Amino acid sequence: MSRRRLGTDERPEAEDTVASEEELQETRRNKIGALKEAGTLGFPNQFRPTEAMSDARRAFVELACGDPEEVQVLPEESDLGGDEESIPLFGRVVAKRGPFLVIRTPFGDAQALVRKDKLTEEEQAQLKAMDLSDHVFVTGPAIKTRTGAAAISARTYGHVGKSIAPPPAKWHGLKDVEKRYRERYVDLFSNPDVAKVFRARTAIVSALRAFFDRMDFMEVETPTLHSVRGGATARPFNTHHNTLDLPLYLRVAPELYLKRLLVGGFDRVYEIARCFRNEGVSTRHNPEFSMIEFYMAYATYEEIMDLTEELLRELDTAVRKRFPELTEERTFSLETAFARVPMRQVILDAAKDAGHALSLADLDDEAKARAFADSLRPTLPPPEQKLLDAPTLGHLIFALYEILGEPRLTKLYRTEDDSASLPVFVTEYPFEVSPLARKNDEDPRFVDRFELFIDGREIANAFSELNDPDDQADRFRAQLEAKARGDEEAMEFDSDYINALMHGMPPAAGFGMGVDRLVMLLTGQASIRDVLLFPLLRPEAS
RNA sequence: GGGUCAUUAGCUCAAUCGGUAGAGCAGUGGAUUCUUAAUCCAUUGGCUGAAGGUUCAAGUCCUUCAUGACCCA
Repeated sequence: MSRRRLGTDERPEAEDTVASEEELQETRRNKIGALKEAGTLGFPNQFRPTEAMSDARRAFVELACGDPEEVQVLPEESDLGGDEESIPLFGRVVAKRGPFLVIRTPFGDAQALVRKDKLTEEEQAQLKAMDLSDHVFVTGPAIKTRTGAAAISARTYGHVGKSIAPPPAKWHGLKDVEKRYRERYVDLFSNPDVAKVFRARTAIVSALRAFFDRMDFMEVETPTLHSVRGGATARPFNTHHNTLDLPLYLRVAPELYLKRLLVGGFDRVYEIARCFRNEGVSTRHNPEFSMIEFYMAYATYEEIMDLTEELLRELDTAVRKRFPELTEERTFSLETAFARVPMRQVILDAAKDAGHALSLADLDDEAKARAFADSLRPTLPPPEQKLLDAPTLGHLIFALYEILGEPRLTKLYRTEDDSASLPVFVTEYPFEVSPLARKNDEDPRFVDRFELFIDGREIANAFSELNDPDDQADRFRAQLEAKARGDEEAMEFDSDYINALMHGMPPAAGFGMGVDRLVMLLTGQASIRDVLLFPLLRPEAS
């Protein structure tokens, strides 16, 4: 496939031109031959760092990336006595500057000084066949350079793995947003700040597990293939089991299975559950996402609020400790007590803020509440007007909350010095919009439920669980009616779940939180695609 | 669903009023070898996202499509 020079009067044809990208790859491929002459394969598998070597590498890289003062104790090349410890450095070559190779490791970048006079002929030949982005391995004493940086002065050099594709520009990295998502592997090794967010995500999930494990919760795994839709109001993905000839849904929530386990006698369970919802994609939605749900017997939603505050502070501490730079520039605070506000109070506070005269008595009187909604209607865009066509007073209160209250949460509830917004537990949800929550004993119009909003975004949803099978059956029937009216998000009647409740579920409270949105919040990322390693993208047109 | 913007070399970006597609990096050949985006000399690399249209002439104007980003609902 060599490139043919064309005569000036010859018109170029498609097959005569070779893509420049292929040329660059061919050049790199050809170096595998040179490597073979220098005694190694293009993709060898001899390199086996011991645990001690890996530890020494990490220690050196952390020194090199750390306090410059500490580097100064290293000897200069000219002061070496020859009996210094030999330190291994291996990873991907991301830059070559004079006789220095910059090698990227999971702990940061560090440089190796590769001078030909210190290497064997074979090693020099391997070095000559090196391209940027190859994996290499050097050993030698740690030194400080004339400019005071740490480096390994290579006494050995070895090729570890070839990169056929050329890397993105070393200074700019990979910028093209679409390509970053499609080729995340390139994004991760060429943009260290991106990799950092995913390390923070793992730290957050580890801290989540540690919290619940410490509190004696049992981590379980429940089915993702469901034959009955339930646990959340959302459109599911449909799939099919061949040999059983069975239509199945990908789960929209693990809730109903986890509560079956409460009936089974596991008092405290949690699951970090991948869920699937057949909805649009946006900066806050990906069709598959992770939720943590936990269920706790003999607890109420009020205790879960205390637990939630404790949990969030603990997760935040985990991020701050290792990735403090990700937590700067926040507009919310987790430091002080979160606000706890009943939904109708949020509506009243928001109405006052918007200059409307509205009292609690008005909200509790269906005719007056509807009159208020109608007065609001002309000022609203069509989708919100539609929300106000509520079949019950409960639906109407929820609509008013969504329209008036939710957008104002960060404005209404703030720290004492007004420097940051407070997280808000919104409580007292109408039972009509809460098909799985327990009704309040004093006021059965409402359920014992909260949703937590931080920085104006919905983060968690929790309630005291409904364990009366007859009440639950009524709620399922209401969902069937909604489905019959054309609600594509409605749940189905789960008769096995009713059967489970008939065997007696202990009183309990349950909690669900979106892990991806939590990670966005704690690491300061604006798009869910920046906390998902491989967000869903439309396939590229071929 | 609606609007705005973007798509030019492997990567990052230019290209005036519609008039010969350019630079840096990467690559190749050479020099140099304690560099910090290494430097110096030379040099390769383009169907300007796709398809139509207007025009003597289109990266540039028009239409449609694809993909993405942002905003709105």
